[in-house]
Amino acid sequence: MIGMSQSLTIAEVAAETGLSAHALRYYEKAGLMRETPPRGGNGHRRYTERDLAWIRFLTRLRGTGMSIADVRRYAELVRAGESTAAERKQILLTHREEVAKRISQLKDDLAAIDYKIEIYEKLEEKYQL
Amino acid sequence: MIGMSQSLTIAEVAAETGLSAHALRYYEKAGLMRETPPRGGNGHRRYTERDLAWIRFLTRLRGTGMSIADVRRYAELVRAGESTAAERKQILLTHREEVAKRISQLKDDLAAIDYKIEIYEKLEEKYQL
DNA sequence: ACTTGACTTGGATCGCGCTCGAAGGGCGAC
DNA sequence: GTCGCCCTTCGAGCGCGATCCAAGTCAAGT
Repeated sequence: MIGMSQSLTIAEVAAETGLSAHALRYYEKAGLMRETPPRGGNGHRRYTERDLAWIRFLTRLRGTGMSIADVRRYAELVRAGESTAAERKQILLTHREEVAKRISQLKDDLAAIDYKIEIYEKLEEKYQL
Repeated sequence: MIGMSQSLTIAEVAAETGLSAHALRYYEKAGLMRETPPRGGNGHRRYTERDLAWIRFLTRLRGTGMSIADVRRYAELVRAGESTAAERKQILLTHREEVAKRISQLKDDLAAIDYKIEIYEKLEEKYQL
């Protein structure tokens, strides 16, 4: 089916996003899409650029540790329309803080790992040089 | 049993590390300990400060995404003695790079989330003020 | 007409990392 | 002694997030 100017196949979206076609169907079934991509005459999904942008954003939410359930909640609010904007913003603010904490924890862990590595380096100096 | 000067019960270690007693037993069975903590006369585990330090470090490895299997591998090398120091260092170096990548990806994701939040803020300015 | 290949749906299965429960031992307090 | 509590081992069960069938449809190519 290829492209069709302004609509993408599931394989194309998979290639663009790095998700598997399986995962894309799974996400759709799980209610993570802004809206269900319409099907072409052959019953195949037709994704728009808008869908693609949404999938990229939800991939960031997932990648930063937001659960499927929480992404679904956010998607539901998007579907419910503009009146939910404040709640959506709040979800992002809360999540933002969690991500910031995660980053600072990881930095701390990284420092501890680096410290261990240094110990190994000192050990080498002592015995190998 | 409490403390016993220089040996800790599983409950004490759990409290110190934030892991559950169940998880500590599970880690031990999975081969993640440097060495199996000896049992007291009553059959209870007796952890040393050294064990505690190791558990804190393995918690960092786990927390930064190293799999149980990979931590086990590292622990096996520790058990195997000094001759494995180079390989252990290499494991840490490799892991260190993954963690650094993870941090930079998270920062990027955080920026994207912040951008979305800004959009919500601009929306508020436009309609609520 | 037939094969190839990408897609569809629905449900089963998997891997990981615990978490929990059952059944029992040992010990101090009452 | 028996209650309560913390511990033991062993094995089953769970939550999450996919991933992987199975059976079928449709379209294009030879």
